[in-house]
This record gives sequence, C-alpha cells and structure tokens, in this order.
Amino acid sequence: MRGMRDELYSAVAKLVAQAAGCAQEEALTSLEKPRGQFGDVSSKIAFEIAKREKKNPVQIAAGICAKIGKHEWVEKAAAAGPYLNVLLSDAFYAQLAQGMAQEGVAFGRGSAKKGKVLIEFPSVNPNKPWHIGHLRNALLGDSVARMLSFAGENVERQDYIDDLGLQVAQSVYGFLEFGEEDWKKFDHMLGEQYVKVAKMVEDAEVEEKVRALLKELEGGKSARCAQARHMVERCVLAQYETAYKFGIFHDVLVFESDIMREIFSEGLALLRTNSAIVQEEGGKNSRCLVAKMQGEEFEGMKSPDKVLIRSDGTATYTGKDVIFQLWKFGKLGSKFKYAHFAKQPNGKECYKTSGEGSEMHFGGAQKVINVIGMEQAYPQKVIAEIFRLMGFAQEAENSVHLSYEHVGLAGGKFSGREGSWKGFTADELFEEGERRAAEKINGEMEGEEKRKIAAAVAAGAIRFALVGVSPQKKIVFDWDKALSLEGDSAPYVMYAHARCARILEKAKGVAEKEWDVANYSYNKEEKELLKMAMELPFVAQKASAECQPHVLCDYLVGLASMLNKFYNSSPVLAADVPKEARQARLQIVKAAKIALACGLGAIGIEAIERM
RNA sequence: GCCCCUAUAGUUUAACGGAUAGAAUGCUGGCCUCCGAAGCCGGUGAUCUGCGUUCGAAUCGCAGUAGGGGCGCCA
Repeated sequence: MRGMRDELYSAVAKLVAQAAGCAQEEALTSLEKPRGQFGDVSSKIAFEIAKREKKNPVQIAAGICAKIGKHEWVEKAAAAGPYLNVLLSDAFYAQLAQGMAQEGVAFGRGSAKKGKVLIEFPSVNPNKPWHIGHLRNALLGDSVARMLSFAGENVERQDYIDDLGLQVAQSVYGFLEFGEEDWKKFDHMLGEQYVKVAKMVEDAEVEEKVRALLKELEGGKSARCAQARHMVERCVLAQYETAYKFGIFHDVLVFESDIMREIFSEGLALLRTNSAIVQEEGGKNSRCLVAKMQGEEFEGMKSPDKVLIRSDGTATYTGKDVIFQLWKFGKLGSKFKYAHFAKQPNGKECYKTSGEGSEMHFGGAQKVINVIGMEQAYPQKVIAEIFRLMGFAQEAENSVHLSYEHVGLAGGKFSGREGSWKGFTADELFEEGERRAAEKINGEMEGEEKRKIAAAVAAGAIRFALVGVSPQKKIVFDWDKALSLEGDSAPYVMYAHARCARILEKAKGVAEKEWDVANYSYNKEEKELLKMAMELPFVAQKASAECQPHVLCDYLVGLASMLNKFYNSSPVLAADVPKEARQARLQIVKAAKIALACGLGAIGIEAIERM
C-alpha cells in the first residue's frame, strides 16, 4: 500500500528536482517534515547544491523557489534562508482526508515480506512470578514483535524456558519438600518457596542435596524429572496468566532440557569442526572447549577466550546459546518435537517442545532477535563472533541483541533470592492499575464493561510507561509514573481515540458519502491533524526497523495532542457549525481515529471506544 | 588494564548533522448552562566540562568528570 505521504513526497521531489536540476532521488532525500511553522514539507537541497558548486545556499534556494512548477497540491513555495518550504493546498488536504477516512484496520501496514523473523523473550526462570523488571523485557519483546508484524514481517515469538538451572533445581527441591502450599497463584507460591530454599542452601548438607538433584534432572530419566517438568510447566502457565492480562503472547516455548536432548550433540559436533574452537590441554582453561576470540574488540581484555564446555563435560550458558542460535537459523538437521501448551486469549495456540509430539515449522529464521538485558552484551557478541568464525557472516549480521536496561527500585535491585520482588510483581502492578483506572471511569458505566475498560487502560498505561522510553534508559520504579493516566501516557492517546469514537457515534445521522466537500477551506488545526495522521505508515516503518517502540509512542502522543487541539478549536457537532464544516470535520475525525487505532494496535495497546 | 551504556528544564524524558532543543510533570494564571476537563490556552524553566571537525553539533572525533554494567568452567 502506498500512502498519501509517499505520493506527496514524490510529487514534491519531482517539482524540486525540475527546479533545481538535480536527480529526483536526491530531491526526495532532501525532503522532511519541518518542526515549527516553516511550511508543510521542506527541502534542504540548497545545502547539497551549495556544497557541490561552492555557492551560497541562500541564493540557490531563492533560485529554486522561483522556478518551482505548479501542482494542484502545492499552494505555494517559499524560500526561508537556505531552506525551501512548500505549503500545501486545500485540494491536497481534501484528498488526504477522503483517502484516509476510507482506510481500515490495515492503515499503515507494510506489505507482506518474505522469510521469518524470530524473536525470543522474556525467558524468565520458571520458579517465581514476573516482577516489573521481567515485564519490561516481555513488553519490549511483545511490542517489537507486533511492530514487525505490522510492518509486514512474518514473526515467530519464542520463549526459552530454563528448566535445568540451579535456581530451578532449588525450587524443585523446595516444592518436593514443602508440597503444594496455599497461594492464589502457583508462580507466587514457588517464588515464596524459593526465597526459603535460598536460605536453606546456606547449609552445606542441603546444598549437597540440591546439587545431586540438579545432576539427576540433567540426566532426564528419573521420576523426579517428570515431576520437575510438571512443576515448571505449571509455573509458566501461571506466569502466562499474567502475560495475557498485558496482551503478551507467544508461539512456542523451547525447554532447555529439550535442547540438550534433541539438538545439543549435533550442534557441538558442528562447533568442533571450526579451527577457532579448541580443546584446551593446558593453562587455566585446561580440558575445556574454548572459543578463541580474536580481533581488535577483544584485545586488552583480561581473558577474551570463552569457555563453551567445562572441564567436567557440561555446557556453559554461552555454549548452549550458540547451539540454540544455530538451530534458530536452521543450521542444524536435528528437529524438536512439539506438543500443545496453551490456548491463548488472542485465539492462538501456543506450543512447547516436548519428548513426545510431532514435528512443526518452528525455527529456521533469517533474522533472530534476542531480548536480553544489557549486561549480557559480551556473551551475545561472542555468539555473533563464533558465527562469523564459522562462515555464517550473514547470520551474524542478522543476530540482533535487543538490549535494555533494568528496572530498579529506589532502594536497589530486584533479587529473586532475597524476595525483594514482593510487592512489585506484574500482577500487583496490574491490580493497582485497574483500581486507579476504575476510579476515573465515566460514571455511567458499570459491571463488566467497566471492568474491561479499567483492564485495558491499566495494561495500556503500564505498557506505555515501560516501552515508551528508550530501552537504554534505566527505570527507577515509581507507582505514579508506571500508572500515569494523564499527560504522556497511553490513556491520553486512548482518550483521544474515545473522543473520536463518540463524535462519530453521535453523528450517525450524517451519511459518510456526504462528508466529501468541495472547496472547503481547512483551518490550521485541521491541517495539522491530517498531516500528522498521514505520517503513521512512515513512523511505524521506522520504529519497527529500529526495534524502537518508543518512537511510535512518541508519535501517538503527538497525534493525540493534535486531535485534542482540533477538538478544542473546531467543533464538529455543535449547533452553530456550518453544514460544510461539520461534514469535512467528520471526515477528519474518522481519519484521525483510524490513525490512532492503527498506531495503538501496532504496539499492542487496545484502542477502546469509551473510557 | 580494556570494553559497553547513560548524562538535556526542579523531576521523567524526545530530537535522520539542519531553522526558535519538543513534550510531560511540578509551580503558576485562565477555559466546562459540556460534540467527554483522563482535555485545551498562557507563564516558568534544560543540552556534564574542555578542545576539535563542519556553512551548521545535544547529535560526530579526542581528552576529561559523574553514575551503572561487563571482560567467570557464576547464573
């Protein structure tokens, strides 16, 4: 779909190219949406030409301006210093409004792309409830996945479940010891038990038992293995109940135990064929399989070599990760078997790797995005580097570490062991959000409708608070900021959307075909709103290409702000509004509503009709 | 020792090397006999320091300062 923005820009580029005597390509890249009140489209082509011909850009701009040809969309062109500013005509806005009001849910969507993008998140240990920090990862992953889908990519959402780690072994030990305790949710119960066990393992005797249990779990054969797997799956199901409240979904879970059973040995054999991956026979990494990192970036490090297989024959995280990444890119012949895991509220089935089941289409992607904390930058880099050493340069290039900073508490960090997550779980945050939203909801609403709206507002507000800022910024958790219902927030955008919905609802008497008006003279707010709405496809494309949901959030706040300004300055249904203005404005409201709804949908915030 | 991230109004933040650094919040003064005030309009107030590159720097380079993280056979 080619939006009006593209059409406009290429039309203007043509005019500029003809007037300036340059390539249309160059004219197009010189165009931008100016910030302030400098016209509607501006070109900085004069700078380029001035550089090339060593002349004064101001004069060049004036010269180009004088030669700009006529176009029905262009009201006039004006030179402001070295800039060339184009003002758009009412004819353009009329066509824009008409075109946009006819758009549907697909407005701004990219055309279907070939290949597959795999995104993994949030890979939380299956022995505790998600806290706010986990939620940032999950919402970032989900938002990026949605943006990529919106941009036309074929996206596969994976979650990696570490069912063989020391943490999980401790939890299994605790669960077998304490049994099923009385808690509202299974993950919360395990989290509590884990805090207890973490204290108990300070006793050497208990620690010994946990070690033995871990070894047993890795063996994968005993009855306790099945019990452990069952506990882990129940925990993930409980965690996902939380995820669903926030609109976070997955396609497939990959369990570490299945990685070890199904693909590990083939992956290891493949690694061993590479000359940079060596079996050390002396030195501090004696008897380990080591990836020898070389190149400038690794110079000066205390120890650039990365152990993949320990001297006792077990694999390190990085070792497993490289092999898993090989599988993600379809480099291994070994296949997982899959079974049903859960039916999600979005209607989609979520699968899991399993000892029993059937082969499916998962994996084998052209691009892999791993949503992992900043602190793991080095091991992620090592994985990409090993890919390069193996001759998978393209795959190394397409291995994206989508890194983010953690959410902290004013007093310090979250610790599963110490239980500092208590009081800050995703569930508690959501409940508090619902409570605050419900307080503000329009008095006419009751019961189920009210509950649904409060949930949508809470989920939107929290998502916005966690993905609305650059992932590289640390967040110090604050209840009021995370649950803000006004200003820079999802509810602000949702409110603008609900306003549009109400206007259109009340205007049902006016048939849509009457909205088109000839020779209407658009006011400033109407123009600004339409221009901004037109930008959605462009912004969504940019945000998804850069994996930056905050770019889209920022845009949506701007668009909502324009709608509110328009709303305040340009009444639609008031008695004294001339018929023609009412019709034109209804069309604008429809256009704005579509852009708001599509933009919100692209990052996973529900565009509700009332609130 | 080496590497990575961060530094913008009191606070939280945005800004493909481009025009007057944009918002939010706070404080402050206005706007509902209402198309929804979860809103709108006005006032207040910011690029860590120095040097450089450039017609032009919050943005790029170098050198600092401050905070965080990493360079484990840990997880």
